[in-house]
Amino acid sequence: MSGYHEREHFRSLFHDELAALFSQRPTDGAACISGGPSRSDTGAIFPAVTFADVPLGSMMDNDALPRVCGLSCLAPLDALGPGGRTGSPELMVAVGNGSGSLTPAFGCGGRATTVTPNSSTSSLSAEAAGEEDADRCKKEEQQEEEGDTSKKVKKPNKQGERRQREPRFAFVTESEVDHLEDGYRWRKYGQKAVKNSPYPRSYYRCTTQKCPVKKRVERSYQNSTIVITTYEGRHTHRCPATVRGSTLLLPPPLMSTSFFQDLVMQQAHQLTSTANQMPPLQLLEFSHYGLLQDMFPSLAHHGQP
DNA sequence: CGAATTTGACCGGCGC
DNA sequence: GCGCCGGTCAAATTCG
Repeated sequence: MSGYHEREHFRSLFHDELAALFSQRPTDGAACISGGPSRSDTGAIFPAVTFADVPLGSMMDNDALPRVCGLSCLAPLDALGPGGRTGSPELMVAVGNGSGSLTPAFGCGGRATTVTPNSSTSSLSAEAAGEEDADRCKKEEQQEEEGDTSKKVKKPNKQGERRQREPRFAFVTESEVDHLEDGYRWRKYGQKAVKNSPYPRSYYRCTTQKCPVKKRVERSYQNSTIVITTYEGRHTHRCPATVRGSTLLLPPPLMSTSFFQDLVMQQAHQLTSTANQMPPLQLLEFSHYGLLQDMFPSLAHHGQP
C-alpha cells in the first residue's frame, strides 16, 4: 500500500472516530496524537526509551512532541472533518504503520492476549485540560479530592472551585482486542451501552492507590476493529511494569506505552499552558515504522518477532 | 479466598 | 420540569 493510501486510511479513521469523539465534547480542547505502531503483547514496537531519555519537562512548546518524536506537521484537524474546531488547543498526531503488521495491544506481559496480525493503526486524541474543564469531571474530581469512594454519589462543590480537569487522550486503534495492555494495571468499574453503537463502553480505573487515572474503552460502531481508548488524568506513579528495575532492562513494550503516554500526557499539560499560542490543531503522522526506527534506534535492537 | 468483573441502580448534567 | 444520557457505585458473581 502506498503512503498516500495509508494516509487516506488514517484520515478516514480520524474523520469518523475522532470527529465523533470530539463532537461528544464540543467545548473541550483536544489534542489528537495517534498512539501509533504498537504491538501485541508478544511484540515490541516502541523502543526502549525511559523517561530520562526524553526531556519531557522541557517540552514547553506546542511542537515539542513531534519534535521529540521526529514528527512533522501534516495538516490541521479541520482537514480531517467536522470534528476539528478552531480555538481549541488541539494537536493530532497519527502514528501509522505501513507494514501492516502492528497490533494495538501494548505488551505488558502477564495477559495472554491473542491478537491477529492485522494491520493496525492507532491514534491518540488528547484533550488538554482546558478552560472548559469543569463540568464533565467535576464529580469525579470532587470524589477523588475527598477520597470518598463509599458514597453513592458525590456532593457538589459548594465553593464553586474550578479544578483543572485532567487531560484526556483517546487512542484510536485498530484492534481485535478491547482492553489494550499499556503497562498499568486497571480495574474495570463499569460498562455502559453506547448510544447508536452495538458495542459497550467499558470504564477502567488504575488500580494503584490514589492514582486518579481512568480510561474508557469502546469500539467504533462503524468499524468493529477500531478500539477507542480514552485516558484521563496522569498517573501518580510509574508504570508498574517499570518499577521492578531499570526500564532499560525491560522489554520494550513494557516501557514503550508508559513512555509514550507520559510523553503525550506531558504534552497535553503543555498544551494547557500554551493553549493561547497554539494553532487550532495540528495533525502529525508517522507513516512508516522505519521512521520510528530512525527516531528510536534502540527499536532496531529489540526488533520484532 | 481474595481479587477482578459484571450488571443493574443511581445520580447529576444538560437539552428541550 | 422532565427525560435522556454519561458516568459511577456496589452487590453479586466469576475467576485464579
